Amino acid sequence: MLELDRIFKALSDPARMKILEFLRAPSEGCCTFGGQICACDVERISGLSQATVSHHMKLLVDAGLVAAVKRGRWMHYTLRQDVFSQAMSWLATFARAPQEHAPSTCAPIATTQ
Amino acid sequence: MLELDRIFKALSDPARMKILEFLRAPSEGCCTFGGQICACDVERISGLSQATVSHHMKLLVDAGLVAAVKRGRWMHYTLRQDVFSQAMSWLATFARAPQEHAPSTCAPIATTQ
DNA sequence: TTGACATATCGAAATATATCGATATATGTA
DNA sequence: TACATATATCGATATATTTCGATATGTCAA
Repeated sequence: MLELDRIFKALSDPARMKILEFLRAPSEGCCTFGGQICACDVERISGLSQATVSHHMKLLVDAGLVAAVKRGRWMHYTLRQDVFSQAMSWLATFARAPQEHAPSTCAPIATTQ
Repeated sequence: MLELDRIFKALSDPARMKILEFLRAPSEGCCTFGGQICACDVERISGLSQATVSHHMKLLVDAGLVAAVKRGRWMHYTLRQDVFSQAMSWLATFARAPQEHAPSTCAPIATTQ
């Protein structure tokens, strides 16, 4: 089981969100390999330097959101759907109707309200 | 429509995740008001200073994840389920089966593979 | 083996974040 | 009004993050 911490951390940057959206729906003419996206394309669409892209991809892979395969000189990335599902499951517990509570007990010690 | 950016940013801190989980399922003896949680309880369960809790709650409210109501001297918080659902919807587009791609076109300009 | 190229790592700078103590603000109570 | 209390804001510090240029590493091709 992965740490949700790291998953949400990885999701919390605009550049990485953009990268993920690109991996989900790469544009035409990309250097793909069976649906897997090359790092060079991520670099191109993000407008970030090669070093920065490498850094972001590492965070995404470490968080488990992206799988990386090296083919010769090229890295190819794919989304890990199951990990997105894990994050969704956690969020789902907040989206559901909350359990009921006692009407009120709001009376701090030694104070009346 | 809220910014997902800020939502995931707000979710990306362990202290805030703990606070959200507390708001979802407050322990017994809390200073609740109709299911709404008092800031003083958040302070107590998080072990953080009052100033720090105030800061975190502001981020959660700004992100839209939490609604705040002031009752006299007390702030009461509740989860905003719809906003959690929004975050889930975005994640759902990654959890679904990805569209198919052409088998491969991985051949960078002026290079063979 | 040598050179070209894709990616990773390093070091540094700028910015953001988490945290707290101190203080300000607002509100209820005596 | 004056005081106590709940929360917000300020200022400061420590740590983390984002970003890049420079350099290292690994791999293919000539």
